[in-house]
Amino acid sequence: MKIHMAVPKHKNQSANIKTLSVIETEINNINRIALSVDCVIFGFDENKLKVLLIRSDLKKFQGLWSLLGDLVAPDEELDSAANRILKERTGLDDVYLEQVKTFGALNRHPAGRVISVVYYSLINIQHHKLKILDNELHWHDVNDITELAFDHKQILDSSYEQLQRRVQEHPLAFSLLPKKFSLRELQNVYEAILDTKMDRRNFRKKFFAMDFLVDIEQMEQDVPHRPGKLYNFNYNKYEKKKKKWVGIDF
Amino acid sequence: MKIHMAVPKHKNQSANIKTLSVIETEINNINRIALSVDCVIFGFDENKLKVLLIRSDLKKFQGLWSLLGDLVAPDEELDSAANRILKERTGLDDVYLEQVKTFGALNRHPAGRVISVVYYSLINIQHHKLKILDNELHWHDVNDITELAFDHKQILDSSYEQLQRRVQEHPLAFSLLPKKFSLRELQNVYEAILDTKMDRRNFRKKFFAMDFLVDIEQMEQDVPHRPGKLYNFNYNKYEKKKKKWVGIDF
DNA sequence: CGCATAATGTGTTTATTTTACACATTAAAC
DNA sequence: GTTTAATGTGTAAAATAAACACATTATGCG
Repeated sequence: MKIHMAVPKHKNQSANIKTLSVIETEINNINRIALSVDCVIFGFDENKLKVLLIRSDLKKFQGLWSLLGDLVAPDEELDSAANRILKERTGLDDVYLEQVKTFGALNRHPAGRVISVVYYSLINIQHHKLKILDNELHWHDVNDITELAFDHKQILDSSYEQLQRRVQEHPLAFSLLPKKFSLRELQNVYEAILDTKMDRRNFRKKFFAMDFLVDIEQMEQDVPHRPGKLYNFNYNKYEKKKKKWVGIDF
Repeated sequence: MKIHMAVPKHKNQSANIKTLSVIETEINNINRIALSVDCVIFGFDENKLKVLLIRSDLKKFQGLWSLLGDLVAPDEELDSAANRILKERTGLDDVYLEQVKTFGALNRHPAGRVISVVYYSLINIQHHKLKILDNELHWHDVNDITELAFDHKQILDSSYEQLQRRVQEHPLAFSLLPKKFSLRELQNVYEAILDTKMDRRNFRKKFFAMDFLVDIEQMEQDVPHRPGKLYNFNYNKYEKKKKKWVGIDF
């Protein structure tokens, strides 16, 4: 159970139905609300879940880190804006990107009313070295972050929770890995995201039973121990078989 | 796996960091984006899941039904706006209210760029007769709805999916019932929301095992059959015991 | 070259959860 | 008082999840 909110005193008129022209007027003259998109870009490296941050350039938040965001152009789709920000910062496209929710507290931005639609994304750090390092752009351990500019800590927490929920029902984790990966690497990703340890044998059993892993008959190279087998994830097979779960499980 | 979007050609400048004053200027002069909140208000009656709709008053959508929404005032919190709309339309406060996501397609509103933050809510129809019936406000069977004004069908679908997911992990269903309810009524709510049939014995076993139901030692009155026992839901106990699930389950 | 090291790869048993399923009981309706 | 229709209850089978140990293989080092 999440939200039981009191009703604001703020307004309590009876339902007033607006005509199109009234709405047009309000849009053009009355409302002064800016729209931005913030991206929570998760990565995975050294067996840890990372998030991409820049140094905030606002005096008010001097020294603090912040998420990647930008205002949305009036003729720009929300998803496009998220993709644009990701592309501008990382050079990446064609990655998993999902809306989390929208943050709109009155005082969240010092410049005025800015509401922010938040997206998260997962990218493979190894395969996409950052090319633009403005504002000290770099990866931070998710679990080391205690404070961020704006309400970005809250945004990060929400996004991380959503990631944790989603990764348990959808094969997101593969976005963080190279196309070929070992089972140990896969398990490391899950352990990092869910912040837990799993039994290796049960983990393998579970994934093999799902039958989405393709044994590509190759072994790891240049690892300082016995090499493991490498696998691909078969997205087509997953799409065909993904389950619809109906149950009650508080 | 949900979204694999191509990057828009639209913009591709390198990351340009904005100063506060540039942002202020953009907010005040450039962006012309209006913000609204739409509420998907679910109810339950005659063993069916219902949603509250009004007749659209826009020519473009003549005859179509639409969700309850309104523009957000510049000095109004998003949650407050959702609560206000609910209160204006139903007279209700202190109900479960949750943000779903934000819809912002360029062409979604004929009056211009309006992005809409969507909330859903669950209310007990029996205990809150509608007082304001402007625009033919009334309850519709969720499963009978095929077309709505704007992108409201898509919004309804998203909200319904979120409701279905959430109700399986949180005790939302009780918002749709009176404080005292029978197990059959509870099961009817779940069957309506999840659009499925469940085994009565297993359902009872499951809920009693959770140990959140309080037997209030009363029986149903005025039912045309053997009366069932009545129960309360113990929210305090739930809050203390609610589980954190870690697993993988595609 | 061989030995120590460290990670891979594999099965079985037990416990828990879920599903399937049938009959006696109670109050209302006639 | 007989019929009706829903409540209330238990058990067995199946599926899923959890716990757990040892042999194998390549590397690294002496």
